[in-house]
Amino acid sequence: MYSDECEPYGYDAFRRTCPSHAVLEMLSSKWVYLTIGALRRGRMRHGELARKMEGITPKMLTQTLRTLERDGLVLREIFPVIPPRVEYELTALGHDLAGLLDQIRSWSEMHVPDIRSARLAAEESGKQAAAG
Amino acid sequence: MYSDECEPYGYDAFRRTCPSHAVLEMLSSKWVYLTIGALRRGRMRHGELARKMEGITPKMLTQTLRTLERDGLVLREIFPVIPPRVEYELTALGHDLAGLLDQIRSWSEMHVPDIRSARLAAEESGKQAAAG
DNA sequence: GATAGGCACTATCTTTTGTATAGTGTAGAT
DNA sequence: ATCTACACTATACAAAAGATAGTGCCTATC
Repeated sequence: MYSDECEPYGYDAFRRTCPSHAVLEMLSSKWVYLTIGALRRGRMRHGELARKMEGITPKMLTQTLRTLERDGLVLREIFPVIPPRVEYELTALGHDLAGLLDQIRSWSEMHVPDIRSARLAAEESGKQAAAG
Repeated sequence: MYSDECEPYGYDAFRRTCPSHAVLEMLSSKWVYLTIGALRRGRMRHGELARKMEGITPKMLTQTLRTLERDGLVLREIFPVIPPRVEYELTALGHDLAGLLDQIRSWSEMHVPDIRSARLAAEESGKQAAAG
């Protein structure tokens, strides 16, 4: 099955025709990290998510949620009321992924000082190279 | 320390002024995943990396490597010979991250069938909605 | 000896993606 | 009567990614 797209060695994200490459591409967005990270604690509404994720535009949030819904990571439930009420939650697949993504998010938070000092060092040596 | 940028609650990637948000943004690129994934097995040259990562342009590869170098995840060693020889390898920090990133890559490869079927289902219900 | 190719890029142009800003219609609060 | 919240949608603009071609140097081929 699917042998024509990524065989004979199985799925390999390094190959651009392999579907796993597209999956990796879909996941590599900061908004995906944050959306899934936010939903990990329970179902949320569009407005709640927007307030939690500083700087996201409604367009981007909707787009991210639709992609995640399409790919089976998020479930969208619409309540036919006025004003509209829509709730989002992770699917089982989404929860499975959420653990991994949250590790990356934690890593980002934990290693800020390391990266900051590396950047400062790079800046310094850059200046020296420019001056010397 | 750094209290002005992400306090009083510590680093939080959900806040766009928090430096960890920028770190997460830097990491969320498929080329970062693949570059670090490739370097995990040992030092490599630009050309080797380019051949391994199908579809990357030399510009994008150089750019990705420079960013990773600047942020202390990759070490760049230049040999002053002709033709030029440049080798890249992960730093300790890079290796630390590589384990996490590789889990996401594996996840992408493992869950292709799940995502594929979710997409097909979404497509089907989309068609029905358009027709009905 | 002209041609092709590898090396590690750089430069330019085009396309895609993300961001900013404003607007949709309904309903309750002020 | 105006303001806000809800969950978006639409348009215009800026930033990023991708495609294509070129740089100087050397080795190997025809």
